[in-house]
Amino acid sequence: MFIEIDFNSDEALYLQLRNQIILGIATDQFHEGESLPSVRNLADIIGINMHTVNKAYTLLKQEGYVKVDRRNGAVIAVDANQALTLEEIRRELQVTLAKSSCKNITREEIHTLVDEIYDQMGYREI
Amino acid sequence: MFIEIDFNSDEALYLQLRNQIILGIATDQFHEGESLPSVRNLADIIGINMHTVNKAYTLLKQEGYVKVDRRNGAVIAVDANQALTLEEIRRELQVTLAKSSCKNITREEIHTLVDEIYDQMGYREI
DNA sequence: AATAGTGTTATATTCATCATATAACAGCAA
DNA sequence: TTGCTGTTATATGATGAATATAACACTATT
Repeated sequence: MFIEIDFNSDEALYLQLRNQIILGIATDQFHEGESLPSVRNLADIIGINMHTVNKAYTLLKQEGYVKVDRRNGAVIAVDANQALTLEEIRRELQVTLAKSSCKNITREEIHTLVDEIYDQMGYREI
Repeated sequence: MFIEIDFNSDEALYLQLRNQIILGIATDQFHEGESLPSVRNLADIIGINMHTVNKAYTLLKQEGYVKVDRRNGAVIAVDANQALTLEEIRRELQVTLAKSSCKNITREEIHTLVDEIYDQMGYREI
C-alpha cells in the first residue's frame, strides 16, 4: 500500500485518494479481485476521516473501478465501459494538448511523453 | 468569440473560462498580440460577474498565456516556459493514462486519439 | 480639464463543498 | 455474541465559488 497524500495540495483529499488508487490499479499494485483496506482502516493509516475515504470509494464504485459488498469491502473489479471512458479521456486530453500546444510542445514530444509514462510507470496493457 | 460555458457543470466557471481561452489560443482563434475582451465586457457577454472573469484572466497571467497592461487589457502573449509546463503536462497525463489503462484502452488507441484531437481541433504546431 | 475606458483592490454576502465528528443501522463471518 | 464490513443520518467549522457594490490608479480620447 503506497498511497501518497499531499495535505498542502489544493486538490481535494478524496480526489487525491481516488487518483492514487486508479494509479495503483494501472500499475498492478492492486490486482483484479483484491480487496482494498476497509474505510476505517485506510482512514487510520493515512490519518484522515473515515467519510473522506468512503467518499473516494463511492466515487470509484460509480466510475466502475471497484465493486462493493459487505463481506470483503471494496474489491477491484474494473468494468471496461469504453464508450463512457473514451469521451472522458478525450475531453481531458483536449485541454491538456491545448496547453502543450500553446507552450510550443510538439505533437511528437507528446507521443514520446505518452510512451515514457507507459514505460516508466509500467501501466498494464492487455 | 466562441466561448461555451456550461452552467450545469460542476467545474468552476472561472476554470471553464480559462480552459476555453487556452483552447482558443491553441486553435488560433486568439492570435498572439490580440486583446481579449475587457473583464466587464466579457462578463456581460457571457452573463457572469466581472470578478469571475477577472479571476480567469489573473490565472491566465500567472500561467503565462497573457500579459496585462492598462491600455489594452489582457493581451495574448504566450511565454513558452517548457520546464514548468512539461511537468504539469506529465502529471495530468499520468492520471489520464492510468484511467485509460484500467479501462483496457490500449497505448496505440491513445496515440491515435492524440493525433485525432490534433487534426480535428487544428492545434497550432510550430 | 473632463470623460470614459482599462485592470486592480477592498469589503461583504450567499451558497456549495470539503473534511471532520459522533452515532447508529444492516449484513456477514467466526 | 462479537467483530468486522459498507452505509446512512446529522451536525459543525473551514474554505472556496460567485455574486454585488464601490472605489482606486492609469491611459487614451474628446
